[in-house]
Amino acid sequence: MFSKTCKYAINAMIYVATLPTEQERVGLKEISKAINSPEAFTGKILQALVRDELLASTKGPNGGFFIAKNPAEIVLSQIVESIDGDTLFTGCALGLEKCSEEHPCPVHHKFKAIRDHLTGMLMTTSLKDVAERVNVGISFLKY
Amino acid sequence: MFSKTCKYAINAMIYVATLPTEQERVGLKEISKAINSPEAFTGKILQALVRDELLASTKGPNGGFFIAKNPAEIVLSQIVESIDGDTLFTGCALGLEKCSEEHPCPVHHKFKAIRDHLTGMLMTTSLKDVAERVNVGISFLKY
DNA sequence: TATAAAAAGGATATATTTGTCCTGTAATAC
DNA sequence: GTATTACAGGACAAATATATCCTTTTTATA
Ligand code: FES
Ligand code: FES
Repeated sequence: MFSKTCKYAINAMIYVATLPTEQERVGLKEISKAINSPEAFTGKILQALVRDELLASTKGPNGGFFIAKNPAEIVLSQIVESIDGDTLFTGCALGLEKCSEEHPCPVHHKFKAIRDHLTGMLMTTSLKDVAERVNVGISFLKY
Repeated sequence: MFSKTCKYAINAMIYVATLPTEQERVGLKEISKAINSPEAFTGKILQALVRDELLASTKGPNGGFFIAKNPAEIVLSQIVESIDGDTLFTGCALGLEKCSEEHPCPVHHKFKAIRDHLTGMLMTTSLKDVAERVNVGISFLKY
């Protein structure tokens, strides 16, 4: 569904969003420990998120990462699109060059509903929503 | 969503299912041409489907592939599971080792509905259903 | 029986994804 | 301003997915 890279990205964003706003900046080491991901690889992913302005970072002592804007205004679809692109949202389930009503693959009519369901969920679920679930202890970022 | 391998597999199965029952056996070359897939690679995939008894084959002149049982009794989820395994149906969206109600990831509650939607669709859509759409000309296997 | 046709299977090649390592750069603190 | 800290970025490595090639096996048929 999502690439591993994308899963790491979502988990990392959620983790950073769970931290109290006072605590500005959290380090790569802490993030990758919290979400149980390979540190150096996670670093690359965070870089990409910073480039896409979903995350922000500062260097040097007490440096680290923080959410670029209000977590209530970042939705999961933005993270997915930033990392995996839009094939999940617009691509054909069976691999046709282009998904369209005019030249649909044999599952298009059924798949479209599912894709819209998924897309809708990702576009309406904010980082704040999911981070709160972690903060109240009903959801987890690692096993 | 599905691996390329799995997409080829589904398309190939659909193509074979579109052929009239009289026409026993269709060759690899014709299949890969019909679904626009690399021939040798498609051969490997068909082998796997034969091993899993979704397809059947005969060697020699006039040999080729044919659907192992009634296309009305083969559903898409069987093909997906045969090729990609069951991670799509049972795995965690965010990569937790195990998807569960007791230790859910932050999107579990929302993702479950979508996964069930998808699973239900794949389990209730038969090869016959989709092959007929191709045969009446409202769906296509290649661009 | 010899020949040809077609899938099966092994070995190998290529591309992509995932992951590591090391150096560079910016910021802070002393 | 020097040392230290932490992200940025480039080069490289490993793992996996995708794809090709060639030989073997089986079957049909001339
Ligand atoms: S054409 Fe295949 S999903 Fe739309
Ligand atoms: S725990 Fe992540 S989808 Fe169920």
